[in-house]
Amino acid sequence: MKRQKKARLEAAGWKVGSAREFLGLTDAEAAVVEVKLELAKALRDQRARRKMTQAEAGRVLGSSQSRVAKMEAGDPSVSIDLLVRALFKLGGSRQDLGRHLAAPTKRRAA
Amino acid sequence: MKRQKKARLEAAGWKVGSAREFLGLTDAEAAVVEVKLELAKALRDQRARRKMTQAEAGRVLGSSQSRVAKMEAGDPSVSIDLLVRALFKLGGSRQDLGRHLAAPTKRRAA
DNA sequence: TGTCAGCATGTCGGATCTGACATAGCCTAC
DNA sequence: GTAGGCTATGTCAGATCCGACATGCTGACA
Repeated sequence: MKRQKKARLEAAGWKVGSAREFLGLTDAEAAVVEVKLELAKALRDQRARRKMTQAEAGRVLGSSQSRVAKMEAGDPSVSIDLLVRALFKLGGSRQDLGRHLAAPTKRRAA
Repeated sequence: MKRQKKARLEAAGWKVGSAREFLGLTDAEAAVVEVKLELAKALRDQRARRKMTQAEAGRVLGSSQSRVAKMEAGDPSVSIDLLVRALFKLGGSRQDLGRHLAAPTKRRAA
């Protein structure tokens, strides 16, 4: 649970799907990274839908602008837990969650 | 983030859907609790599918029997993060996740 | 009834996460 | 070019979570 840190950082830059082989991630670890990135994106989308700045979102979430930025970046210091809670607080639904998580790994074009 | 603790404990006993009004949970908080319980159930199912004991699962997960028990109970001391990681390590897929999370709140009979 | 396997609950030290602050980068408008 | 709004990155003290151990509970089998 340490390697994963850098992993996500790096992973965020590329196809996302290739992170596994590139770094020494197990399938399970890679899946977690992917889930995190999906949630990060979902959160950014939700904030955009509400037309808020990160600072405003931070206020709503009882947090700060910088943490919101990290959430949306899928930063290592952000847990899936936090992402899920934030998504709900910004008005996301269970269905939103399911939809995002079940989404295909590759999402560059679409 | 303190009230939620008991909340889940109590919530686990009933319809699950009624936890919100019963305790003073916001929609967002209730949603998190529900997600957690769904994941807990998913984890238990996955372990059953593999026909493992909690102790064995603990070994596979790099954890202990007691923590696995808490995971499956949706204990307050267990994060969504841990549940997701555990589910993947036991062989769950992104689709499994999505399916479980998007599932209806009420699931007594089915 | 005693024992045993499996599951649940309480607690604690150490590890990780979180909010906050400081600060830096990036645009756009002036 | 510079001021200002928005986002990104680094750091840290305090809060929370995690694995482990101890212990309790239950049902099955003899």
